[in-house]
Amino acid sequence: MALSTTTSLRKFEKSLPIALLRSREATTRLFKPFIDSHDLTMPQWRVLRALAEADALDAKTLAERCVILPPSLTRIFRCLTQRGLIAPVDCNDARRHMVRLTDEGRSLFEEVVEESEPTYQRLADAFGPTRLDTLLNLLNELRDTVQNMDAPLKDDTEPVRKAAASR
Amino acid sequence: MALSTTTSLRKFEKSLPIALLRSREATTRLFKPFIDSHDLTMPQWRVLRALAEADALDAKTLAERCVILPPSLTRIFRCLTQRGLIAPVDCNDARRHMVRLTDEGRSLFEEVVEESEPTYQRLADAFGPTRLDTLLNLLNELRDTVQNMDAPLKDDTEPVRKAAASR
DNA sequence: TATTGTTATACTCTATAACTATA
DNA sequence: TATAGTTATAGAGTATAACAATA
Repeated sequence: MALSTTTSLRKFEKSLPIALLRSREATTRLFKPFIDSHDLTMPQWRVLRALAEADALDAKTLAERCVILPPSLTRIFRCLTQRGLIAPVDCNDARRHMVRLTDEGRSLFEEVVEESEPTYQRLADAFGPTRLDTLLNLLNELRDTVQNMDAPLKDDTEPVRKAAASR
Repeated sequence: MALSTTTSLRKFEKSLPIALLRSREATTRLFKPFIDSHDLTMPQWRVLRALAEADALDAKTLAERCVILPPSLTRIFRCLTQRGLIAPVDCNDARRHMVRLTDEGRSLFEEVVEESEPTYQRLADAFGPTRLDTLLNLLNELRDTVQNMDAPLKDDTEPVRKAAASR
């Protein structure tokens, strides 16, 4: 099955963090104009996107899903709230800062999605919808794998394979 | 063939830019300690890594390969040169700023690679070496696909598939 | 006492435009 | 005139620690 295992990569291209960075840079460049034209930053857009498929989320969850540190998220909350795109939600636990999309926020989200959909389709057509799906699954599974690797390093139940991990 | 096409993803996980970002964040977190412990930033490390497999490179090439904007690269050159890790190289075209690794730069590079190798092996073992290879190829091919998509948008020879790309 | 989030702070990267030098 | 790179500058993200409020 000719699934992308034939290409020979230069050493530089075999670095996973760099390959992820470069692919992201290229992909982001495709979609960033749609975000920019609505005066949103990419982190702000990730927050809107995460909220669009959940009724309400707290800061901790958003920070994890959107890869945004708490201090940045505080600023983003302030900005998006001022613009009327998100609104606070009452919560049992008063420590938690939960927010949801306002109607205005949701319609802005849907506007951006609609505008960028043709470009996403062009990308899917050019790359191959099946391969795109495979890539998305691999990316999410890679993240799971790495996150499951983290835990054993913290205590001393680490398997210790070929050599001890340094630090 | 059970190659990652069975998992069902949430909507949020189907965003390519976000999936790339989250995977990179997780992966980077694994390797960043090795970079940090030698007082390097990730962009600086990418420059060293790119130079390690080429005799000498100019700023433009490095900027593209390492995803670093020219102004940042100027600063990085200054810093790495002061530390004796890179050195300027004479060049026919006096506009070009070419640099190469010094011996000290190369030995630092090899030290970092050696220290992080066990972690990379653990990751490869956990994720599966074949799938890792597939992922790397897909990432590089995605970048190619996107870069080839850019060009047709600039003139009016664009195929115009389902709908006109907005902007 | 642990958790959640904010504030404060310093640093780096991002991004653009304007400028210099070279081809 | 076009290209390569630097400088200047504003803004945003990154990262840590210290703090406040709540559980």
